[in-house]
Amino acid sequence: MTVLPREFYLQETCAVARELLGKTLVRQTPEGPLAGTIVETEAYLTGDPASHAFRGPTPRNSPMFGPPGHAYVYLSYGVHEMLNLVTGPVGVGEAVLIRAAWPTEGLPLLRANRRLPPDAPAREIASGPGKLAQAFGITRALFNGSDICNPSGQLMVLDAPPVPGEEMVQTTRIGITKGAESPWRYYIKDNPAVSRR
DNA sequence: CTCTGGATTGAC
DNA sequence: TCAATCCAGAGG
Repeated sequence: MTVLPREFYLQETCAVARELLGKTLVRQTPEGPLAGTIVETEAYLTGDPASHAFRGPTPRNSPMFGPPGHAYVYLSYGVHEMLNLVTGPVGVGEAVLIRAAWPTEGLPLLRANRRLPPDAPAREIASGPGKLAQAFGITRALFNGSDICNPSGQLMVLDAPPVPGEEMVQTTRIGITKGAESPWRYYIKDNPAVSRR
């Protein structure tokens, strides 16, 4: 499998969010590889009041305005790290939040990172953005602003066959107050790792 | 400088 | 239903 090229992230942000479904998130760690199938995403667009980039560039959101194919990682509620993939050309502040993944490789280490028991079901490992970042060991210190198109890097997304349209669902985003009506959340129908509340 | 409010989660 | 726990960003 090949690493998704930078051009992939230059498509319209909603298209990127949709097409990321089914692709493979890979984290190389000193203890071995971690991987999972992306099953849930959200798009954050220009002019979107829910986006960190809504009021223009700031120190925190600067990766969103940088080149596509880089990570934007931030701390939510003072507790959880969130992984976004930057889309669009330099100067455009858009990104896709990776909300959930179905673990496929390195399950013992993923569980250990999450402090789950060794027999915890796979669906509990990365069924939410904070859980996903914790499971994959993704932190601001390690990955904010880092290039995710480098095949020899520690974080990347591998190409995979597209998910059939009838297996995709598009709905409103989760956990936001502003821009709550916009249907920019995408997930794979019936996948147990999709977040819920 | 102070203050407010989250793109969440897990415990109560 | 609520606290945990941090800090960006707005307003003075």
